[in-house]
Amino acid sequence: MRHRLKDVAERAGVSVKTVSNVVNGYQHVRPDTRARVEQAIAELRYRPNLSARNLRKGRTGMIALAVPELDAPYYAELARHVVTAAAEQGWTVLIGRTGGGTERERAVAAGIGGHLIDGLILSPPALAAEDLANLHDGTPTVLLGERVAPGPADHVTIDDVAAAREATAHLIALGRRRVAAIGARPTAEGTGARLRLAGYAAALAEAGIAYDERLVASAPAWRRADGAAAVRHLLTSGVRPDAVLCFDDTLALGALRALHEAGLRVPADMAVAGFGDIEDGRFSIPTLTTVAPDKERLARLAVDLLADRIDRDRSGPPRALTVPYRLDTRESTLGR
Amino acid sequence: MRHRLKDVAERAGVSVKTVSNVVNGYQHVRPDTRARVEQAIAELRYRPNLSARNLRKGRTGMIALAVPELDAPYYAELARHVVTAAAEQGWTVLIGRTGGGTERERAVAAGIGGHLIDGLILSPPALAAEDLANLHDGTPTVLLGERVAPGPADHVTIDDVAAAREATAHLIALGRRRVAAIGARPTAEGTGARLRLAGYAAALAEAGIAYDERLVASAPAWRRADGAAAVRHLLTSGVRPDAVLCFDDTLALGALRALHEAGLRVPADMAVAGFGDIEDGRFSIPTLTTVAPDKERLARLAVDLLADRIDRDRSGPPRALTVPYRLDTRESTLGR
DNA sequence: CACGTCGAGTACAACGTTATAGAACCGACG
DNA sequence: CGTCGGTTCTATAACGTTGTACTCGACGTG
Repeated sequence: MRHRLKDVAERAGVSVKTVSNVVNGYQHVRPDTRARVEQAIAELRYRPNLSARNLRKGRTGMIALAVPELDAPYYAELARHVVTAAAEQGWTVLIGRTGGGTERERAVAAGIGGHLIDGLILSPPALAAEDLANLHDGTPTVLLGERVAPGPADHVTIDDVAAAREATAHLIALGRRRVAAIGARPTAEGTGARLRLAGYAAALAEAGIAYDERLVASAPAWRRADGAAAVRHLLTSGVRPDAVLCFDDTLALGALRALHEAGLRVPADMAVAGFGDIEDGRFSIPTLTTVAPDKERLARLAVDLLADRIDRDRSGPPRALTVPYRLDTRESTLGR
Repeated sequence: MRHRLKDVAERAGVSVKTVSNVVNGYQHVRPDTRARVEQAIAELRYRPNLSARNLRKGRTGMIALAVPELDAPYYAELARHVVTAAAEQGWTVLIGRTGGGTERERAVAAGIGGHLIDGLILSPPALAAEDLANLHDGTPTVLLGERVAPGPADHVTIDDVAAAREATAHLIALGRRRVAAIGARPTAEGTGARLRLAGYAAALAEAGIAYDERLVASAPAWRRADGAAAVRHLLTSGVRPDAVLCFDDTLALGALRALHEAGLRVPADMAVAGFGDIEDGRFSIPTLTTVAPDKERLARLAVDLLADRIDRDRSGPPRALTVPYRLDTRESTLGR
């Protein structure tokens, strides 16, 4: 039922290698032999065995993308772009879930790497630099998303500090003085959260507003329910914010919901801004002001960087690229 | 840098096969040799080459999941469950995008199958039965989602007709008489849409309400923007529905948005229901009444069915399984 | 006409793994 | 004391593909 090069070769009356040459588009094959071989291929419905090819070539043509959750909208959208960009270069993407934990992330990075993938895109890296270096068994790796220090691997990111500062400044410019922040994370996964918090704090300082830690709500994860819970916490804790910067759009959507349930109007009573520009935020009620990273460019650069590592510059120094973002102001801060 | 069984064998002073035996947990290995081998493995950081293993075994341990869009929430959530269920059985999932088109679907099914995957889960199948049979080069396939006739492959689905009928009946029971439907699709991809439309029509008939085709809006795709556009179309076309059944939750979220922009209140002026129980719908304003399929069970059954095909019953007759759903009534039909 | 060059094709050896067959050793049993 | 059955281990041959080295003509070119 399943045929090999040998079967095609016998049917076409040529050697195995000639068939291989035809399959791989090798130039020096006479048109008539090529035609004969192609016919045999069609008749037998031959399909190359990729395991064998990979074994022989030492390449699999696959890269892995590791994200915290497959169904978190931001990562789903990011994954789409990565898959598209990779496909254009002939790569297949294996998508893995890290659950945001360092442990799972390590497992994915190490486990998947059983010579099955040529490279890894890790987003966002929760692992500390030294961890990365350790499991860095030579598999080219690109970090996609927030990272502070120049690590042991290439990375592509937006300027989270600047983005958070700009978003916070926007809220302040609207006349808000008690700006809360939602999404701080105490754990190791919180690199991105720390950067955004730094930007938030910087904007407050620039405006001469005192940093009030009671206005900073942490969130165990970045899901809608966590955003809603954080808002409820803020509302019952006595501090009365008039704006809230959420470190992720899903948090913001949860916040909108909790505010609605509390009978507060957005943006009249409370302005809300998020991060990520997920599609939900363009249709939510109200639509969501958000920091919109250029996801397509993020994905494309990550793939390009990885492809370059794999194909060419295997051991050059780590490179760091920054991708532009845009503050998309919508109803949740501007009203209608 | 990268080591092979041979390297481990030399270091441990045993044969290659013995190392292989240790790696694969073969029983008859003396404890001390096992220890020696394991130490060598650890020292060299040996990782098996999966391409070689796959070639030898004729298996890859990978299955593919083909969905229309990676970032459509329903499929993202479904993918998460499939990946989880597959991982429990030791399978790795390759996620592919079909774009909902038969062409891409055919390409994914045929292309990915270069002996790289042991099986395929196709969701939802837009391909006609004969197409499937053709590219069915022996790769075990499970169809996940709507399908009318018993096709050439196993499939797992919910009863779309019954679900749509129940949802429509719910709207009618609320006193609505002009119930619109959004999401009909003229193309081949519209199998699911046709079933849901049939259920909608059946419910109307049961209630003695005439079917009015002006109340049925088609949608080119099932995205928020399409739902919003469909509602705008309905509102300007003169027919004034008092409820709308959307064949997908993203359509419904788009509808909510368009209704909000038109100044209509939900559910007071118009009740809205959807399909899929995506997380957004639990936090939208208002929260969304929806047909909630048991996604985890869908995914688990699909994986089980596929695993069974691959490992055991390779050529038995196609099996069809139906998974329960639940009508989750929320604010968009019940009010607060 | 000898010579190199190029085109078209072939034979064979890898890539790293596991299945098969069997060797060497051990203890137990008739 | 020879034989059997079991355990532990090894040598070797695949799995299907592609790179290397090689053969055999045909075609200029000097």
